[in-house]
Amino acid sequence: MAKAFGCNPMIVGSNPTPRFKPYEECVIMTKKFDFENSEKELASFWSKAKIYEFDQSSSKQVFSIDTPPPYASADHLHVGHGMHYSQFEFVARYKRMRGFNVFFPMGFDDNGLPTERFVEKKHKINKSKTTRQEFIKLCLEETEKTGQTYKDLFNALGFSIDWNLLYHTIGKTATVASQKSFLDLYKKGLLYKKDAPIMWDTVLQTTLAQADLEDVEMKSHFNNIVFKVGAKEVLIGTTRPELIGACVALFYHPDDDRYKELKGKFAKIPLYDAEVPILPDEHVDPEKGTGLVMCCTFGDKQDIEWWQKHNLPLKIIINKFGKLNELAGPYEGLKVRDARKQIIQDLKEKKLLVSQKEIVHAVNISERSGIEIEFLKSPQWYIKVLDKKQELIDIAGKIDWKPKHMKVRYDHWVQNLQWDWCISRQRYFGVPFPVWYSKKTGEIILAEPSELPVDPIKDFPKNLPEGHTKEDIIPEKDVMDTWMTSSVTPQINARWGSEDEREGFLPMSMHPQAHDIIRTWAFYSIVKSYYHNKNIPWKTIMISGHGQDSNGKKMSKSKGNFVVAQEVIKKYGADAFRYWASTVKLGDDLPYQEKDVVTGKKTVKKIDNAANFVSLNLEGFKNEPLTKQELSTIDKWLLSKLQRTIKSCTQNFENYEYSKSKQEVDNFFWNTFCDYYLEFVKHRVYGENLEKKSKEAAQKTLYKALLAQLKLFAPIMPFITDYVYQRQFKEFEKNPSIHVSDWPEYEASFIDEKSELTGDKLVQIVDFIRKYKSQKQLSLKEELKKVIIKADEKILPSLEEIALDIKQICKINNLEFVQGDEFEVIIN
RNA sequence: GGGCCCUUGGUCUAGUGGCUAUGACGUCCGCCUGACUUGCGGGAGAUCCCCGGUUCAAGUCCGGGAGGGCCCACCA
Repeated sequence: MAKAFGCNPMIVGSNPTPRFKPYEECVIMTKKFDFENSEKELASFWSKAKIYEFDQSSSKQVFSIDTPPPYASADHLHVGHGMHYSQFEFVARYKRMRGFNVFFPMGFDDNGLPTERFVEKKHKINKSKTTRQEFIKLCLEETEKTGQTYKDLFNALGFSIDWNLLYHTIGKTATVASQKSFLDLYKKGLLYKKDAPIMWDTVLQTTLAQADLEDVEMKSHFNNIVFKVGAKEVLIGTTRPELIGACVALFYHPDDDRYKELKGKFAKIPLYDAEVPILPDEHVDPEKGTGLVMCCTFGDKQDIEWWQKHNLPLKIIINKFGKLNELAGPYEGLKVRDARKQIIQDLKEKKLLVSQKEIVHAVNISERSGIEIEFLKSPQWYIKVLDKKQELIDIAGKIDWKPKHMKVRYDHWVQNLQWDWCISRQRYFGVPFPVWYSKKTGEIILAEPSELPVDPIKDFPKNLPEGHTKEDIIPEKDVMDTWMTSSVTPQINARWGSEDEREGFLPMSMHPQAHDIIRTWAFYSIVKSYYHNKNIPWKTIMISGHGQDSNGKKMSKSKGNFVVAQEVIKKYGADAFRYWASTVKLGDDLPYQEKDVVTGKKTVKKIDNAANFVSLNLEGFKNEPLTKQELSTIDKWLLSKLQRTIKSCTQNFENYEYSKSKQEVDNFFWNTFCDYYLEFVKHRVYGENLEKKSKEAAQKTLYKALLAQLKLFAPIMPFITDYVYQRQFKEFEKNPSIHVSDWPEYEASFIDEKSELTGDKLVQIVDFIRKYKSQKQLSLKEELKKVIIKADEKILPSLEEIALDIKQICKINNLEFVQGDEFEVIIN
């Protein structure tokens, strides 16, 4: 393994610009760890000493993290955000201690709809009531503030981010990457513009992609309405009677005997003076409604399919504000819902509404505005994905999904895609398209890669087409979907295509994200890397769950179950918060339990106290190599068990199972080290009745074991561990911080099964005596006159060897051993 | 309708087929043991969701069922 701190200029002494300042500069003032002050002191030290800076010149292997750039659109962050980010921060710290040159950037996703929506709500405006310039200005101001909110939280949590690597998705680098991505895909024929049906958000006034939708159960009515076919009446069932004016055909199932005779006939639309053809199609469900359905352009996705398949005329009667237009005749100007009421009313009066049934059905709404989407038609930009489904599923199989089962969600999403990815948005605050159009010919004029970034509204193309002046071109005013940028974060981090591109950076090592955005961030990034680089974007994808309230419900401000992360940190400290975040398996949702944060705080205190005990008893300690010969059986017992803990923690962390690693070291620390070993060695370190060598062996064991445990705890609880390290270990270990020291190495030579057995027997004896005293309601320091230990010939000699320890530990005046088959402790 | 995950003392949770099922919180009893009362010691508390199968052996594997959560589809 590479040494984590191999380039330490303090040791090497040849580097003219030391990366780390001498360790003396971290002055720990308080004698006891007090998180309110100590955490700040340490964070400030880490920052000054550049502990977490990515080392450009290092030859160590790089571990690069494609940090999820959070939306800069929240005033407060809840504990779930803190949990998710903490979980991969554990991994960053672990990898750093394993000797990797960790590349841990941060990005702020400030462009796009989430920010625009946030600004609109906060300032009670909407994009149509302000100018493009003013709106963008407001967005920039707000993202500045929210960026600071995030930075404060991440710093408060002790994240080992290298802030030099910060990027903004509205910034120049990200803009260049997004525009370059556009040009590359266009040239490769994977990106096109098409005038086609679109999903429209009537509130946000923009097109949306399939991934921007959610569905909700809504109450509605199924209306059976009379259509006339000649003199005959037929019934069609619909939930959207307001679209009657947009009806272009009626459909029935080809096998449906009720309607077969209608083939080739025409039906007269009620309320309107129009006739539409009656056609058979297999996609009609005869069981549903009346088995006869009207096709409107457009009520839903099925209508779009029928419209294309049967070459039907187009009759759009809804405008982009969600109101009916002139084609709706008397209903022009009414909003969809009002029009529905009015039409129902009119149908009733004319006895054309036969029945009405209340139903609950799923409706697509816009994720950002919560409004039901409408299907309109307009020219938009798309990235091809529908014809590449299988390839996109296959390439994703080359990524190591942690946990594995999350890949299934990805596969399902891709399999079920029904639209190419629509990337144009009729909004202001986003990356502009590097595109102009010719007024004369309508041709598309693209920017050259060398002139990026461009804003076609302000800039002009370098090379105008022949016979064109500046007056002959018009800019593309749409902006890109925010995911156009978020999907190229690996390329942004790698400075893809620039002169100082980071070599060998793609694919990146690891990509953390929560499971709700598999269909967006994971999917779109995989699309981009596959199309641009013929590769996967990252080797590993680490998928966290969500933080929930204590009842397992999603946190939301309106429900009032929102726990603000900063408040928890203020009350219990960052380490305690991180402890809570580490209690859940990767990928699982975690209900917020204050008691777990309290347990974390107790653990911090316990570490501080145990370290204090060790420190008080290290008088005269020299950090000399530890040899097995000088150790007592009890020391060997501890160190052997420590090795098992190290092995297990390491394996778990390698597998991204930070929760299991934490649990292992936590158990060892409380139940082996504190509960037993510290009690076992007291009589030795207090220095009475024993020779010096025994004390030294105990000191060395304490030192080694505590340091190893601190290191195992370090990724989870960076503050208390480095606090102890700075005070007690730095002078011997010389690394500027525990966080750039080596992860403990598993040393098989310390495995000692015989000592483990003997030590375990000692634990049994101690337990027995503790129980005896507890039942007699005696203090533990009460002296016992006589104790007889009965054991078989295998274990007896080794117990006799530690007779003095047993006497001292258990406060026994007269200890005797007797050979017998059954192990027994007899107290007289 | 399809898929994924989950179901272990009052609550949360660990548990690669193998002796009396882990830990935390809570609860009860006790202890100011020379690091720690945000502590220490001890106790009580579990038909490991149900049924069937594989196995010498099942909380663990297989099949079926029940309940919960999430994702997707359905949207006339």
